Amino acid sequence: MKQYDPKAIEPKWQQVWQETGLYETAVSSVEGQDWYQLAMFPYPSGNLHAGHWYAMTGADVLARYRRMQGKNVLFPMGWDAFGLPAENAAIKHGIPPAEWTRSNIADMKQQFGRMGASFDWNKELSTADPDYYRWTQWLFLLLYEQGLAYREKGLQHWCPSCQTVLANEQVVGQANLCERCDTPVEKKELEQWFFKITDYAEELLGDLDDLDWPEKIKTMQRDWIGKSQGAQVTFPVVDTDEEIEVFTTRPDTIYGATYMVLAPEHPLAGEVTTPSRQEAVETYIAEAERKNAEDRSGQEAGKSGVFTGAYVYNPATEKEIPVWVSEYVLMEYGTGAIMAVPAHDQRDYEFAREHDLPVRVVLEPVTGEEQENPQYRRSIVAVVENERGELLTLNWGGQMGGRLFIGGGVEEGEDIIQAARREIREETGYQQVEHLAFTEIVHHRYFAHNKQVPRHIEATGLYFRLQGEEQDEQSLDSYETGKFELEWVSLEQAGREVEDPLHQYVFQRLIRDQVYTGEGVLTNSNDFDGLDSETARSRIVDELHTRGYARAAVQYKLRDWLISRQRYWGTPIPIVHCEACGIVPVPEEELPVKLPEDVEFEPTGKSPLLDREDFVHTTCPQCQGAARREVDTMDTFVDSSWYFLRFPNTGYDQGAFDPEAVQRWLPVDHYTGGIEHAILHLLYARFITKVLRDYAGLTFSEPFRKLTSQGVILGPDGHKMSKSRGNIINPEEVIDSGYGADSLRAFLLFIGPWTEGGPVSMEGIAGVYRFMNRVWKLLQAYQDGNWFDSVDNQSELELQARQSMHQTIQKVTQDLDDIRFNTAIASLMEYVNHLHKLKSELPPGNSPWIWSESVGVLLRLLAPFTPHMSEELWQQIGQEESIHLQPWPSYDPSQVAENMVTIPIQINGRVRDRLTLPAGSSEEEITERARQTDRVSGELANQEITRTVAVVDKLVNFVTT
RNA sequence: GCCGGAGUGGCGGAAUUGGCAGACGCGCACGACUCAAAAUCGUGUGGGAUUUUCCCGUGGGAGUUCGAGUCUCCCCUCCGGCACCA
Repeated sequence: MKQYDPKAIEPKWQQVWQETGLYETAVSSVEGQDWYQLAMFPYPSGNLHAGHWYAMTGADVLARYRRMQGKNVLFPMGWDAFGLPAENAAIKHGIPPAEWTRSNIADMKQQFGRMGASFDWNKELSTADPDYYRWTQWLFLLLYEQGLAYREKGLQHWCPSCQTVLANEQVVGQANLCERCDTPVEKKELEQWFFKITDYAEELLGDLDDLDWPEKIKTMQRDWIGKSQGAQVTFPVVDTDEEIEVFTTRPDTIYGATYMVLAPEHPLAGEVTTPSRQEAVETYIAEAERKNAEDRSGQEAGKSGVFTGAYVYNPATEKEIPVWVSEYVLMEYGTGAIMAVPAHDQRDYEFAREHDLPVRVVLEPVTGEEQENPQYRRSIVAVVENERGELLTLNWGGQMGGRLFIGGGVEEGEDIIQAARREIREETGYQQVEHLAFTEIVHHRYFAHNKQVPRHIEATGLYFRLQGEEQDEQSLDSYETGKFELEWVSLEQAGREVEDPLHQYVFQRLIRDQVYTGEGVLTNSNDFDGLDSETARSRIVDELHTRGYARAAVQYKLRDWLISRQRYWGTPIPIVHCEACGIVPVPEEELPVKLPEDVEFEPTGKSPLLDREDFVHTTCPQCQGAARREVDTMDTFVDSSWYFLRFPNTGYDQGAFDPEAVQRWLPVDHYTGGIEHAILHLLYARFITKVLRDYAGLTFSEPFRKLTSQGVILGPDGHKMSKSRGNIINPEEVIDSGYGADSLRAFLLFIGPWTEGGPVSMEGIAGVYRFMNRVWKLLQAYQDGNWFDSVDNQSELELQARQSMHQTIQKVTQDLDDIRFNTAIASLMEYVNHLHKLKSELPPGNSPWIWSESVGVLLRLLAPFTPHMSEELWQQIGQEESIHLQPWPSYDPSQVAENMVTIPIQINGRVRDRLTLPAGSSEEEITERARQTDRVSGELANQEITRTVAVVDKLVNFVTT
């Protein structure tokens, strides 16, 4: 009997597969049989680490599964080969980036071989290959011609460590760190190239709905695009010809706009400032510019600001309002100027309080449901605070509204303060209270008296402080007497337990000092008073529009994509700067603009290409005069934004892609990759696809039909694997230690759901290795063959074995469809355990058919996970054609169902016995059988059964009393 | 602060049209084999108890239900994303 020896069989089959071209993309003419399985291509670091293994093994299993299902599978692999590490290696070790990259690619390709990955290497591509980047340059020119690539000067994110600008998407976290190196990013005024991704914002947002992508990633993209609907409103600057535009999502609150704020970078900030305010404003702006993004962001930064001395005309109120400058307004969003509505925006409110600016309430909240023919009443809610900071509440108990503050109606001839004082006295006996504050009116609609009387009260919340402890007798109505307890409670308790929406609202406004930012009914808004805020939004915009002051507008958080980089190792931007003609695109037939490979460079902040005279100096394509080449290169995300279009037709030289091949294979049927690309690569690729649809004949709008993101695997300590932590798992070492690639593949997929990732401890691999040995031994025993020459082939054991086989096929198939590798492998383990048991129970000389059938199915189900061992055993049992070309086993649904089921018998929901009976027995049958069991008849002898719940094939439950 | 996701044995994790909680594996314990160990095979393994049986148990608390890991409400913790977005 042979031993399982992965060291011997794995290299053997890897070589055979390569020599026979087993994984070359099959192309049959059958309609609908093409399947494009794609895994995000890696950066060629030279080392295929555990994370790569995790990602690629899953993708490989899926590709193998689809092949066995009879699909023509395109499963290619390539290299995202441009990027900084190559340059850093060049600086450190003096190896030219091109050479370093080429040798890394060779290493990694060899490592993919050891993994047993089934890529079709005929389709290999590298983004650093001139045959590839020629078409990246073509893509740039296409965008340029269509006005989608432009050059603009402005404040850009600059990474001082990488010595280059970064796109918005590459600046992460609150601290604004560089996505690559975690260095805090700075701002620099530079002229850069952009792609106009904002032109596609609406479509990028809308098309997300129909994608079969993880909701999490779709949400991230939606948030990143950040659509807001609102209005652009023009505020003329008083005594000048200037106008300032603001964007607002709440035009319904414009009557409450009591001042305006400009971002420090706003172009008009300096201009509108009056001479007397000049110095203060300039100092403030200079100070703001000096601070980095981290200092400026966050509420902690405070609400600093400075008055410009200027006023603008509020077109709604027709009043003049002051113009301030403050850091809390961002130049990057909207117009860089806001109309401040302190009554209905928390930030504006805090700023107004800080600088003593007027607050004008224009919205009254509504709580409760609209009622028919309600009783109207003017009312109050009074919050009383004592010197310990506790709040006075009336605890009415659960049936009567729970914990409330003091409430009541306003009587004839009273003002609200008088009414509140009277209610406090009547309900609590306290007389000495000082009035501190009150809220706007709240429209509270509800039913009183056990839902009999519909009411609409217009309530005002009032805030008092207790001045003396003396308490009179309460004077309560009859229905109130004895119904509540007076209780002083902490702010926290009141916030938690006062649940009535009106009273909770009063608490938030008066105690928590939160302004009302929700919807409501307009007030103090001239003709719009009484309208609900939603209706008012459009009416006010319409009205201002007819007067030329406003228009409906949409804002996105998405910024245009900054694609130029001051680095060497990237795709050169195919542009020439001519003194006479300006910016001139390189003609398409002159592409590629080749990157010189023998360059000396240091990271100086300027492109190393600047030093290459022969690269820089050229002639202008238009006037043939002297000109200089653009020396910036493109962001590597441009390279990867279209690579999936190149795989079906690598080597095609009539264009970036062969329309026929692309038509055939795309969109990608299933794309897999890491969540870290949720907004970078995956958004850019969608954008470029739409551009190519509009201007280069693609017939689809979305590149990736289905997306699965595998989780991130961590070291055994639960931390990201890193050299410094010493928690790295090295796949090569695992293979060499004797476990082999198959064990590692199966283990990585077995530890948990592939989409979750998580910590990996190599201790568990022994269990998978044991499993493989058990498979191996089973197959050796099968080949020895002395226990399968039987005549009796209908024994109970055999029927069970067949059922188990069909169940396993079903489970593994479903799990692979649902990308649940861990449970697929678990069910294969169960099946192997079952077969071992069967082997020990069936004496030699039994059951030929069951064994040949079982092992054949087992090996084929295992093939995607453990391709080498499966192939070896397949061949050992006498098969000639590769197992990877075999059809996926199918199951017979009628064979899957259990004949007998064991169900629990419960008494009052507790399991008291079990019953085994034929599947599908009726409710009556199972109830009767259950009733007859010793346990039930004994226990229920002197009890009355009030109810019996019987569910076919599930359980019986007897309920007594 | 806002938006997502998740909390199940010593560990990784199974099980959600509500129906036997803990599949599968790791680890551990005991046994077989062995002079012995490793490997392998077998048995057991959520906690507790008065152990043929009973009680408790899926982050905590309430609720709906004959029945809740699964549904509803509140709270706690952790992870991820966004963050002065007007």
